[in-house]
Amino acid sequence: MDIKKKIIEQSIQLFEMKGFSETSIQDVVEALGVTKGTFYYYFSSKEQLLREIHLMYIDGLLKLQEQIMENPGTRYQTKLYETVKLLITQIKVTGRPARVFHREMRHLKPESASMVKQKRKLFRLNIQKIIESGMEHGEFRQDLRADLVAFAILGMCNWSYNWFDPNGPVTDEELVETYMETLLNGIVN
Amino acid sequence: MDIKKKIIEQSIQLFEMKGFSETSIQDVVEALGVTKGTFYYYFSSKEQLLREIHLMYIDGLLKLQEQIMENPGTRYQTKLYETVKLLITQIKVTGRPARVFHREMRHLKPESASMVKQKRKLFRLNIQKIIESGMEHGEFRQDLRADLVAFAILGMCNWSYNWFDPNGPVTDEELVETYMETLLNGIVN
DNA sequence: AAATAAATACTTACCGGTTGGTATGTTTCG
DNA sequence: CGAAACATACCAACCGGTAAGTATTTATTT
Repeated sequence: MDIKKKIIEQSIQLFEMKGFSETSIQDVVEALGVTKGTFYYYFSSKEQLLREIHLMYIDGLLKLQEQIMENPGTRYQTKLYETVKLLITQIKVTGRPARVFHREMRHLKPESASMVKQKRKLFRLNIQKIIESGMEHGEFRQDLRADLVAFAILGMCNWSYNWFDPNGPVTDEELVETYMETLLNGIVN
Repeated sequence: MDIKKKIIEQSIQLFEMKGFSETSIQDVVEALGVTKGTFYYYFSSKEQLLREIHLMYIDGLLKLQEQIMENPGTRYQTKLYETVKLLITQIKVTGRPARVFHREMRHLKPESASMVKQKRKLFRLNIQKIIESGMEHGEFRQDLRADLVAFAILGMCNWSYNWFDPNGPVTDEELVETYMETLLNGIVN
């Protein structure tokens, strides 16, 4: 198999376990039975590796979000539902990369960081757009700031990476359902 | 002034800027104009320093939460409101320690980590208790899982540490208001 | 089809710098 | 005097990164 992919996979696993800074290139290559020279044949620096991991992840997310956005005829409630479902499902499907993505962004150099941040911002603005459109079409209340609601949704979902275990007692469907009910109708009786 | 406190303050500032692993003891003591010997006179290890920072922060939070919990005669909606306000306000008041608290927990050794985790869990269970009590008293819907709602609230609030700037265009009051409205009544028209 | 050239895929050995931590002093002050 | 509060000097281990060499595959020429 492609060695570069193997390096990425292995480093994701180690980054998730020990953290980016605590994982040396030596650790990565030793786990694969190659040498450090091999690593620097495929990557120009440790930071570039992290950057590729980040871009790979956010690009995948954005692509899936596009499908939600473009799907015609769907209500905005449904679009929101599928967005929340997307974020939660990603924990189940890509647990480790997801955690690395959320934890290790501050180890990117300013240049890489701004690239990643821009794409993360795009994802957030798309959520905001769903809310705004829903407001215009009378689906959602108009007395709330759409940008802050978008942050609330993102926070709710993304925080789950800190505790949600897809193999635990709570199912992802149950979690999405509860989050959406809270978000759409509130918890007041 | 107390040198130990100065070390803690300075390290918080550096940890927040550069991260725990990227900040050396050398960096900390140099910024204070002392030597490494001084540091190890007050702390037995770098990890112990981080542990003190964490315990200091979570203990402060729990103390403030207690006041909210114990305040008699208040509705559970109000208790929830004050909890959210507490979390958001802490960003304004103690921005840097707050960020260190949320970011650098995985650098604690298992022993320290379990101490901190236990207290964080207590904070979360207190939120859950507010919700459950509110359900019993008919203030809140009873068809939602209180534990998952508690996670939703925590996520919503804690995620703000990633983006909310108390000196930016959004005020903390506005943020709390929007979060509470969303949480209590939902966004559906 | 054999020989050669050239690009690819690595290994080896090394470097300067930094790290957390310590052992042993020296100063300050009640 | 003696304890508390520092400073000095040092260590072994490790870090990211590089330069130079070697094997292996692929492409081109004869």
